[in-house]
This record gives sequence, C-alpha cells and structure tokens, in this order.
Amino acid sequence: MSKRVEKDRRSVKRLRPRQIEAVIISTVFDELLEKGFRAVTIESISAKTGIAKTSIYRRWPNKAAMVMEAFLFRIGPGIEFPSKSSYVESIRFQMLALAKAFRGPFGSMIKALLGEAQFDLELAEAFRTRWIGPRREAAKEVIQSAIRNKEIRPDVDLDQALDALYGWLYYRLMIGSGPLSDACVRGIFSAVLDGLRVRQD
Amino acid sequence: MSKRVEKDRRSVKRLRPRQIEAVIISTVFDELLEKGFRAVTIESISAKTGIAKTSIYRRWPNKAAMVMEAFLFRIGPGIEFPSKSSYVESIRFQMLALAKAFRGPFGSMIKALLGEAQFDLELAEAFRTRWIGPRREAAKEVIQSAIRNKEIRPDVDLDQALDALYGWLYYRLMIGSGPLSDACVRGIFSAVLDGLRVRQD
DNA sequence: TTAATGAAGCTACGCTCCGTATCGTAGCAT
DNA sequence: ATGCTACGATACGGAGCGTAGCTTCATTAA
Repeated sequence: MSKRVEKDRRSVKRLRPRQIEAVIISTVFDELLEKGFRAVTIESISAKTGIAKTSIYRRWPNKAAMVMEAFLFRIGPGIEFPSKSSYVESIRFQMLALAKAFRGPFGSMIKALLGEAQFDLELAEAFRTRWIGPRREAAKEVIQSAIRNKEIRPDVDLDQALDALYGWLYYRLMIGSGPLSDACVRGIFSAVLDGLRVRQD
Repeated sequence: MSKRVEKDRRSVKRLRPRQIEAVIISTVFDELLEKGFRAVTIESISAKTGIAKTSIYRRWPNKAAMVMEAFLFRIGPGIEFPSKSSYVESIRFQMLALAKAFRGPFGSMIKALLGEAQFDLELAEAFRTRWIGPRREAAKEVIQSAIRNKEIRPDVDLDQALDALYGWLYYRLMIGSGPLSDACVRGIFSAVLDGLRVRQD
C-alpha cells in the first residue's frame, strides 16, 4: 500500500500539478480496464498513486467526472468514417468498427459510464456533449453527403436517421439482448437501409 | 422515525410474513416513484416501514433484487398490442403507447434499473428475462403475423427486426439525445419500415 | 394447555467510501 | 530571501452495506 510514498520520500517527494493530472488519468484508465467502474474509487486511486485525496477533489467534483475525463482523454477522437465507394458504404464500415470496439473493454466503459449517467445529471450531460454529440455531428455530415449523393432519402430527419441506425447498438450493449457481431451489423444495417416493409411494387 | 413501531406496540405489534412482503413491495414502489432509485436504500425502506433490516435481507440479497421485484409486481404484463387494421399498424400503436409510458415515471424506473443493471449481473439477468424477454416474445409473434400477412419482408431476422424497431427508444431514454414524442415515433417507425435508402425504381 | 419452532425485532458491529476541514511544508517565482 | 500556491497527511462525521447475537412473539403440534 502506497509504495510510492515510501520510495519517493527522498527523491521526488512531491509531484508537479501537471504530472498529477496525467498520473491520475492514466491510473484511472488502467484501473477501469482492469477492475471496472465500480471498483474504481477516489480512495483507491489515491492509494494507488500516492496522491492525496484532497488533490483529486481539487480537480474533479466526484468520481464520475474524473472517470469521464480519463475516458475521453484516452479514447481521443473516436472511430472515423473511412472513405469508401459510397457514403452508405462508409457508414457501414464505421458501424462495423464501432461494433467491434463495443465488444471489447471500450464497450465495457461505455456501458458503465452510460449506466452511471442514469443517476448523475452532470455525467449524463458530459456524456452527451463530449462523447455522443461530436460523433453524431460527424455522422450527420456523412448522412448529408449521402443525401446529396442521392443514396439516402432527402426527407428523413437526420437525428431520427441516426437513432434508427445506431440506437440498436447501444441497446444491445446495455441490455445484451443479442450479439454485436459483424453479421448482426450487416443484417440490421441493411434492414434499416432497405426497410422492413414488403415492397409494394 | 418509525412512527409505526410506536403506534402498533399494542394492537398489531408484528406483521405476518405475507404482509411484510406486500408492505415492502408497495413502499419500495412508492419511494421509487417519489425519490428515485438512488434514494431508495434497504435502510430507508426499513426505517419507513418499521420492518427490520434483517427481515428484508431474509427475502432479497440486495437492493437491486428488491427493487426489481417491486417494479415487476406493480407493472404487470406491460403494454399490449392493440387490434388494428394491419399488424404493422398494431405495432405502431403499441410503440406510441410504449413511448408515452417512457415519458413518465415508468420511464424513469426503466432508466434506473437498466442503469444499475450495468453493474449488477443478477439484476441484468432479471431485467432481461423478466422484462425484456416476455415483451420481445409478444412482439415477435406480431411480427411473424405481419410476415404471414405479407406486410413485412419474410427474410428479416426477428431479433434484428425488433432491435431496429425498438432500439432507438431505449437509446433515447438512456441518452436523452432527443424527445420520445409521438412525432418521433411516427418518423422513426416509418423510416425503419420503409428504409432510409433511396428507392432504385 | 403447553411446549417447540420458526420468524421478526432490536441492537450493535466492522467495513468501505464519501466529501470536507485543517495544518504543515515543498516547490516555484520574483 | 521570501511568499504564494498547491500538495501531502491526517482526521472526522456521515451514509449505507451486510452480518451476527440475542430476545420476543405467533403458530402449531403434542
């Protein structure tokens, strides 16, 4: 317990503010991966890093905010839309990549953050504005391009189109009603693109 | 604090096991509505009802299980599919009713339970098998009827169809990316039914 | 009627984590 | 050299968890 403190009594003894931020964020991220959201506590991070609890509370109001910061810092810009032969194809590939990410530790983090966000208004807001928002904007642009390119109907609402396309991914992630396999992505993607209804040709 | 205990020292003094179950479930439900999931604790329910904490722990292993029981007991069978001129119409109306329910306290409970389920395997399992599962089965039957009636394409996977139709509802509930208004339901429903893609007629 | 038994109540405990306050002091800038 | 700022240490009160030991009551069976 707090090996660092013992070891550093002589040499370092005290970290610079900038270092503290970085050390905490990286430790939080690692602990998140290794032990999950519930196991990460302010106290455990303080103990693990040797940084005083008070120093953590000086930066973040609570655990959720701290974890969110670590999450966003490490995740970076997210998953891009690759260039493909068509915009629809680009969306399909991005969705496959997102589903793949959802299957791993990244998915676990989203699960936990979104779960916790149900009880924490600020976290929910942060999740919306800092994670969901930017990604929706990027996706909207691609869809608009697809509309201009006459691949997608021009009369659909962009937000509604996004929810129709991506909603089920989060639904399956949270509920676990089915796999997030490539086959599923392809199936649902084409179902939504082409419609469930029998054609009245 | 524990007015009941004082008051009943003479007359009732001790509840029967059956009564205890009922009193707890109904109190949990009310508190859930009034104060939300996080504010409901085993200790607060014990204090409110005057029933000993130990008696609660004799019945449920933890708060989540207790809350789930209260939720299911009061909610009952859920929202039915009404008879309409077509099966697709029936689904549309049921979805409108579900969205309406999601807008109220019932939606808050789903939010909280599903949020908590991200951290509690047993609760997640209970949520899947006792809430999601039965409703999916009912929906599948309607979709199968719709397929037999040639309203919906026969080549779609039932689970995938369900996720395409309903995923966004849970997504919006959890993330709050947009309203759950009737207009939205109509928009997304018809988008998924008819497809986002431009027809290649 | 009386004893046994099962279940409730009561109390108290140890634990973890929260979030805050206080205080001495190290590191940096001037 | 001197001050300012931020860190580390420590301590605290509080909530809530889940468990244990014990007493008390209601029901049932002898």
